Amino acid sequence: MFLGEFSYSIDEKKRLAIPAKFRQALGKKAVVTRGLDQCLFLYSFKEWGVLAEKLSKLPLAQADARGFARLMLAGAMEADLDKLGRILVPDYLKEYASLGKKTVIAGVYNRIEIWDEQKWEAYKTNIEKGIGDMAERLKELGI
Amino acid sequence: MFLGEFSYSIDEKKRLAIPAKFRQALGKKAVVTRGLDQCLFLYSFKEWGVLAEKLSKLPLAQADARGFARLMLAGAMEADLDKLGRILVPDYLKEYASLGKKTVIAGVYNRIEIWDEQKWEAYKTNIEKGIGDMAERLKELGI
DNA sequence: GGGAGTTGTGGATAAATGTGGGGAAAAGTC
DNA sequence: GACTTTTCCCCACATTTATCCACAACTCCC
Repeated sequence: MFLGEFSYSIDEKKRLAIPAKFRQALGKKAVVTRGLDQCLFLYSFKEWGVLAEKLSKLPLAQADARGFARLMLAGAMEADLDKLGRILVPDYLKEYASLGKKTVIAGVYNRIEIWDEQKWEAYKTNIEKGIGDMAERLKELGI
Repeated sequence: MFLGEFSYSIDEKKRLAIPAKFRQALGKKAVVTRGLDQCLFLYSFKEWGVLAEKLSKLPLAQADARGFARLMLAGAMEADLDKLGRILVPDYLKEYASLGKKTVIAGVYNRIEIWDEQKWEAYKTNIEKGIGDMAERLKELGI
């Protein structure tokens, strides 16, 4: 289980260090993908394999399902950790999440999220503002 | 499993480099054919065999299924990789996918797709727009 | 508090990759 | 048969990528 919020920087070679606490659970082989709200998701290869399998079985005949699977699968990229626990972030994913130098890495249960620092701050304050409404909805969910 | 998004160019001799990461899984012998949404599909020879078998068994009665199978089977062409990992793209397939110089190669699980760069960008934004409820779909898949 | 180990960051060097082109062999044309 | 065109095989070069190492800051432990 991944927990916590860390800030790291991407160097000119597109390398991004993964928090040491996450490395063992993640393993050597990982996968980065397009996530929701303009962040990236990082999964262990094993975890990803389950998802990819499901995606690959969506009906090829339906245009929308096809597009969805295509975007998710083509958006994914193997991101193996080097000896020092860093991954390479491909250009197109850097662009997708508009990652600058400073990034935030957040553990969210079974996945890791990678955010541009500014985007993260903005997102957080945005959510905090709406947190009153959210409480209502959480109640509906039995939390 | 083929993953990721890469951009390459076709030279004047219609040669197109295949991402180094894909070469081992693809093998020396590959097959290109007409794909869906004006892109090309690239399969390993083995995968193609499985697919061709399935296509040949589609119900002859349905006009659309018949047309689809015909398109893929008739459009198929052996595309062996040269020593540097490039394939030759036949004219009629270049035309079908309206490939310019700049192309995008996308890994989509068991197949590789070849897109004209502009078409790919257009398609992506189109899908992203259409799938506002991406989160919903992800939830269904347990992501 | 000091030392050993770990961790984040940056850079250097070596290997691999993408791209372009030359020329021989094959195929087609008049 | 001679010529042109296309296809295939070879290599060269610049750039990118991967691997390795160095250093400073930090943590942990005794």
